[in-house]
Amino acid sequence: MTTKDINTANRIKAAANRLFAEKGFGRTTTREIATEAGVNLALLNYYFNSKEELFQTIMFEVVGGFISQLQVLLNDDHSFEQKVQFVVDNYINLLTARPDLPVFMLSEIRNHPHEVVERLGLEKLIREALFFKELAQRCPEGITPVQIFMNLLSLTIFPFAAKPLITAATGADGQQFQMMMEQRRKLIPIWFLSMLRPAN
Amino acid sequence: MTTKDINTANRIKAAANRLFAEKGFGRTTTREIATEAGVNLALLNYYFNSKEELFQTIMFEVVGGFISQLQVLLNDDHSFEQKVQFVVDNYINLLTARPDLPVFMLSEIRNHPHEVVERLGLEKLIREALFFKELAQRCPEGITPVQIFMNLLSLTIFPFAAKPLITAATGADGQQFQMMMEQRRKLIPIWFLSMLRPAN
DNA sequence: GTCTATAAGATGATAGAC
DNA sequence: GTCTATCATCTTATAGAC
Repeated sequence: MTTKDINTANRIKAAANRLFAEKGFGRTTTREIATEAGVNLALLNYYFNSKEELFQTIMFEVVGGFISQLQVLLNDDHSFEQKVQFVVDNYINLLTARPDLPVFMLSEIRNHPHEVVERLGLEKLIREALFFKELAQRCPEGITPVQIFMNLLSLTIFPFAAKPLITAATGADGQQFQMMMEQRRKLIPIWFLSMLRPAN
Repeated sequence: MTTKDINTANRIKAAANRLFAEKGFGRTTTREIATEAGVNLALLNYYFNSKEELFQTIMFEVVGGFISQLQVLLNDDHSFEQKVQFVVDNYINLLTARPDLPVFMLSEIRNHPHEVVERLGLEKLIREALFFKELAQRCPEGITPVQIFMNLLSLTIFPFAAKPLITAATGADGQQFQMMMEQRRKLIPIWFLSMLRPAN
């Protein structure tokens, strides 16, 4: 594969990534992607065989990146408290740059239930990650680590997903919204750790 | 009023509601809606003038119902603690019946930023609801009621939005997922109230 | 590898009969 | 109000020149 191949294929992927995220699969046309990538429509089918296959490729990279990032953070060689802060910081950074990502991912996973979720190793991550072993030791009786971990992701991710509703409801502009999210960097770990038993 | 008496416009709306929620706007065709409603394609444009207008009608009803339900709950004449429990119960009931709703709403609000959010009176709700006055008195110093209320919705709604990821990651089936959500009915109010100052 | 041209079919919307 | 038939356009995908 020559450099030219890679560049063209990557330009198509970059354009598709942007457009799928902005408008979803259904409303993005292959023509748009080709135009945005500065190439001809036929090339899109030359590199990827169909719109669907192009989507699968993009989606796997996006979700896979999301997960493997988590994988690294949750096996990090720091204290439990630091890992919590890393996860929160990492996702607030990511979602500040791409606030559309959670809705896009969740919505497209819903619409493409096959192929996307299965091959991610998500189950293995939860079963084996160091973070979950530590979390299990800190869970109050009768509460599973999964319940608690759901809370961490909920508190971190949901406000970005609901950004249009939140700004509409509060009258906040984009900058004020971002200030709220910055404040949450410090608050979420506090709230989260207060759900656990104290360390020993 | 019998099932037979339901007029055509409502059958179309019901079909559209189901299909838009299942597949989103972009992947739902007017032909499908007409077929599902048991009417002809032309009728859809007779009652509503376009696919877009039909969507706006549906979306306004769905989101409006969501909000006005909240409106009632947040002005209820019970204790603060009871209102918290009502909100959690109400949304867990709703999302158990329609787990697709949060992703659908958030995703379509993103794709149709106009017309949907503005005319809902969401801002007024937050400004005036009894619940928020009580919440403001209980907020720790330096934390706004909006931040705390976001947490309540995050903890309640996000797990339903992420249902496919959660089941894939944990290996849980639908029934096990539902049991987790049932457990959250009791846990979320506890977690939530622990973020506040004690009542006086 | 990249292009032009076009096939083959789906889509939203409308005209007009009844 | 409801139907059939159809239009104009857009869609994905491919054939074939260079």
